[in-house]
This record gives sequence, C-alpha cells and structure tokens, in this order.
Amino acid sequence: MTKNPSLYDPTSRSLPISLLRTRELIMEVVRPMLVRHSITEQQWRVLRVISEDVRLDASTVAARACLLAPSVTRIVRALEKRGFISSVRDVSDKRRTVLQLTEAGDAFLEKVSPESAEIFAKLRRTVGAERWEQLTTLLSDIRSDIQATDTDQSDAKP
Amino acid sequence: MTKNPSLYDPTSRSLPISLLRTRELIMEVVRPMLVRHSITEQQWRVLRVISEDVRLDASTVAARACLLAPSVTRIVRALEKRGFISSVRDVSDKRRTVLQLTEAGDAFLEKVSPESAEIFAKLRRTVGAERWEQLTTLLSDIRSDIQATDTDQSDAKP
DNA sequence: TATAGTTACTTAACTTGTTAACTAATTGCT
DNA sequence: AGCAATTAGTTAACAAGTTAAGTAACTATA
Repeated sequence: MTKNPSLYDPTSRSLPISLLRTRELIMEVVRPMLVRHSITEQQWRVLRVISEDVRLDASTVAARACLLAPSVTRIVRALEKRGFISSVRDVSDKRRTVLQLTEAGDAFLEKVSPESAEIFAKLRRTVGAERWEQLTTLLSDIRSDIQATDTDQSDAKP
Repeated sequence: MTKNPSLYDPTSRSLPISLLRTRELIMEVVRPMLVRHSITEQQWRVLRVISEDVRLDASTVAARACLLAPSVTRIVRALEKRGFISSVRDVSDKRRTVLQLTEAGDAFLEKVSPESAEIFAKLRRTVGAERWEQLTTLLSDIRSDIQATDTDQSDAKP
C-alpha cells in the first residue's frame, strides 16, 4: 500500500478504470450472445457502426468503432468473406474504401436483434431506466466537451 | 443502412460502445504520460490496484484490473523485474500468489502522481467537476446494481 | 503543372490478449 | 481419512491488437 494513499483516486473512482469495469460487467452478459452467433466484439461494433449510415469509409468506421486502421483492414476482410458487408474503392477518391452493409449483413442484424434487445432490456431494468438514460446522456455530453477542447487546442496550434 | 434503423440504439447511445468511446477519448490524453514512463496501460492498472491494499492475491488483481489470469502472470513478471512489486507464495494457501508494492513501486507512483493529477485536473475542468463526480458515482452505483443481480442469479441456481 | 507534403489504406514484424490444457493445492463430502 | 470436485496459477498455441514502414492517391503551393 502506498504510504500516501491520497496521491490517486481509489480505482473505483478513477474514470478510465471505472469505465472499463462497467463495460466489462455489461459485456459479460452480452458476450455469450456474440459467441453464439460466431461474431467477435470488434466485428459486431463494425457492423453496428456501418449499419448507421448508407456508406462509410474505413477511417470513419475505425474512429467510431474504436479500432486502429490495420485492425479494420482485417475485420473488413472477415465480414466481407462472411457476406455481411461490401467494400468498394471510392470513385471520387481512390484512396478510400467505401463500406456498406449487404442484405445478408442486414438480415444478420435483424436476426440477432431480439436477443440483443432482451439482454439490454433486462440490464436496463436492473439498473433502472432513468439511471440508464442518465448515464447514456452524461457519457455523450462529456465526450462532446472533451472533443470540443481537443479540437480547440489543435486549431490553436498552427 | 438497415432497412429498420430502430432495431438497435444508435451507437452513440449504446452503453458498451459509449463507455468504450469515452474511455478512449480520455486515454488519448493519458497515454502519452504512460509512454513517457515506459509503462503499459495494463501494468499501470495493476500497479494502481495493488497500491490500494497491503496484500492482494493475483486473482483479485486480475478481476479489479479487468485482466485475465494469463495476462496477469506476464504483467506481474514484468513489474517484478522492474522492481515495482513483489510476488510471494501465500503461506496459508500455497496455490495463491500474494502481490505487494515495493518501495520502488511506491516511489514510481509518487513520481508519476503530479503529472497524472495535472492531466485529470484539466479533464475535470473541461468536463465540469459536478458532471465528473456525477459520472463517477453513476458508474459505481450501476456496477453495484448489476453485480447484485448477478450474484442473486448464481445464488438462486443451486 | 511539377512537386513536396499529406492522407487512406495495407503489409509485415512484433507484442499483447485468449483459450485450453495442465499442475498443484485446497475443499467438500461420505 | 480418503477421494472427487473445485480453485489458483502457469504454460503453450493461437488470435488479435500495435507500431512502423510502405504504396498509392490526392492536395496545396510555388
């Protein structure tokens, strides 16, 4: 034990650790579902992100799914092989890869949807709908704050 | 895009993704500090967890640092080699490994402390102290709720 | 309109995390 | 007390993430 325990927040109140533990606790309930459908956490995130827009380039998907570019390269290949997404070179910018959900990918999301909904409905009930909403909103707001100051700084540099 | 977009929450309101994105945003600011001190995120978590108690067995550390047992084995070896922790076989239960912070480990935490404090103070300011606290408390409460129902279920099984 | 600089993505080498099988020790049951 | 079942930790094989270098395409500028 540190001689000076007040140097750091207790890990239960350290935001990075707290966010990780909370996510881990939720994923413990979600993971078996993903395993049943033979999809990894990362592939699932990519599918969910792609399903939100008609067309999305790989970089945007990487940022939104919290993945690095090389990981996305591999995940895209896997999802393509499974027929869930299509990746086409952008015509107006040939560096870019445009990713899109296929019919099969859409069908997969629809197939998994009821299971997912049930799991999250249950979680939401144990946590309380109000607090669940509160957390979702807080997280989203806080991200906006951090991103706003981040871009301020980088704008101020040059 | 899914033909039925209401099947899932938008990823910005999906709790697992939202928790991950928020953590990622914070870690972007914290990571350079860890790199400067040649310590990985995981090693840092283990150090922080161990520093909270006088003695802790490896399994408890794994759970609290959100790591799997094999990862802890490797991380403990690395931290031991660096002189930051000591790992001793428990006398009352010879399966267990008791982990403790060494003087050097304590000194390291103290050395990094001001940098860490500054980073988090700044983050806290941009987010707002009130909201920061609100989030920390919410996360901790929600974890309690989920854990409570989890143990209820496993108790109810046999 | 060259060309230096940047951007998007991929590849390759390395480091980590993951799963499963294993050893050792302890507990529970009869 | 004796033995099956469980628990703690490690090891080994594999999968995934990470870093750095590389290629191709685009942009800004002189």
